[in-house]
Amino acid sequence: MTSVSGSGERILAILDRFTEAQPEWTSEALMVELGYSRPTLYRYLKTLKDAGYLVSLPNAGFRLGPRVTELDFLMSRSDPLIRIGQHRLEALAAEYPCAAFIVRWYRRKILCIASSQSDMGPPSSYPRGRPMPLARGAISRAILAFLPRREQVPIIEDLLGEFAKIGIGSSVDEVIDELRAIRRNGYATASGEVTPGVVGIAAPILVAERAPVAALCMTMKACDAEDSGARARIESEILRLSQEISADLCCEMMRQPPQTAVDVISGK
Amino acid sequence: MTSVSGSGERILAILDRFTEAQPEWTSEALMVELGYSRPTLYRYLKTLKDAGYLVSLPNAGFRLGPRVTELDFLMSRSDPLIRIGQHRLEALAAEYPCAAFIVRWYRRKILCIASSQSDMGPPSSYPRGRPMPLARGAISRAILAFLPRREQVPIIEDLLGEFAKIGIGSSVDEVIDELRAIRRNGYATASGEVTPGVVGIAAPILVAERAPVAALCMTMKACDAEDSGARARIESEILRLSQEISADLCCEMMRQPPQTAVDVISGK
DNA sequence: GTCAGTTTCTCAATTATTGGGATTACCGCC
DNA sequence: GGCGGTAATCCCAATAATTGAGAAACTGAC
Repeated sequence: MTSVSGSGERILAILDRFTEAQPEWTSEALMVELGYSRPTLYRYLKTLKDAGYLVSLPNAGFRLGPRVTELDFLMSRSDPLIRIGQHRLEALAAEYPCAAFIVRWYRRKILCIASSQSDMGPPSSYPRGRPMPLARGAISRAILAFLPRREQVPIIEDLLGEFAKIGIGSSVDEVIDELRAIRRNGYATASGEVTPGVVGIAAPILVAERAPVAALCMTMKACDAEDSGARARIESEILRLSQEISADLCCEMMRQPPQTAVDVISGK
Repeated sequence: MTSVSGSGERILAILDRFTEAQPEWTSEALMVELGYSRPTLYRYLKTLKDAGYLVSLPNAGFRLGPRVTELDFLMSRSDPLIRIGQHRLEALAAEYPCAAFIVRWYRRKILCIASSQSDMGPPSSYPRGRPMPLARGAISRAILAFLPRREQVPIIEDLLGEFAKIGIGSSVDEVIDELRAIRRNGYATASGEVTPGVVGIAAPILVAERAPVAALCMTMKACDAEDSGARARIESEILRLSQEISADLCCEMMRQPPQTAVDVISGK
């Protein structure tokens, strides 16, 4: 990684300081936290403010600004996963008393990007944009199971403590065995790992039948998922839908890159 | 504006190229559009990619990435306007057959940031994050009317053509007179300017009783808004709610800046 | 295997960025 | 309306970081 654009990264690093736990920062605090000099920090903040990524509050605080909302809207409009998956989520929520999600795998995080919920389903505390815990739940394992080995191992090592707690395995090899089984099945299930009394069923969304980019997940109240026949039907439904989405996504990506204004002008 | 952080701005400028009309870019096209040299552009793109703001598609395309979704989630969580206004939107949608919005005023744009919709109301094509047209509709005028004069004038000049079309006024002075009337009333109304057959009623949300930062807006089908008694009641309801929100917002902003980790450590 | 296209690297020149200190702007308060 | 204190910006020389040309490595496609 020899090519860097230092100041760009330092500017973006400012945005990383804003979290659910601390959504507001004073410039003083950012200076200490990030170690930038005062004029530099103010220059960076001004850049972010002028672009709308931050807003400054009268009494010396900063908060995320409307530009991120605008960008997310654009993102949601152009995201093929949403275009492809949304109606399937809605179909799931219409057929079963459940909450259905599509979540993205992104920088060792799991991020809900679309969801649909039936009236009778379990309440979900994961709206679009909220990162989910990486160590718990069906989604997590559905994705980990399909990662290439060399990505798997360091992640498993990091999470081993968590995995031991929920009984997945107490050594890296045990966890890998567990994941291998999930890979054979094509989907993962979990009971009460994220929310007590709620079961999750998740299958990965794969690009080129290899790399997981996301997962399709459905959660139900445990009491609605007891019948093993019904449960098996749901599992195969999730698996089928996830494969459909994967296939559609691949089609989408195989198409020609978009015509751009420039291409058009230059007559390509 | 002597203080700049050039490369930071150039990096953020890349994100500005992604629009609803063109949500995908090739590096070639960006190079031409922005005039950066190839290695520089790739450095910038790598920075944005590594941070999750962009994702690269296999065949030479870029699209916005999940980080913007994550940021918008944070933003929505920490936004006092949403915290203060959301339940009021829902109350409106429960009481009237309508769509109710809170929109932000941001860099000469109007951005929906929260909404609620009743089953019987008019369908809305403005979800969170979508910029609304600046020249049309009640929201636009509710905000313009409360801007300080020196901000008003250049905007009106830019939009004069549009204003003339919808009969608001054909000269700057005429438009200003119109806006002054809105300012006296406290709210603006519009019929069919954005969507045929839909009326809008909007009142500004003010900070310190001066600067408009947002507006509360309600849209109804024209047929539901014909009775002038009912209409007057709704208008005063919108006005009242917008004033409540303004007041709550001021309270919110008067409070002490947040304790930060740094402050706590240093014992402030 | 070869090929076309995309992405990253190397490295020296130079430019744009940085930061200390001073200055100005701003806000709340009296 | 003036005043005090803090926050934000400006100035400018030093320097460290960014830049861009060209080349090389990588990627998939055939």
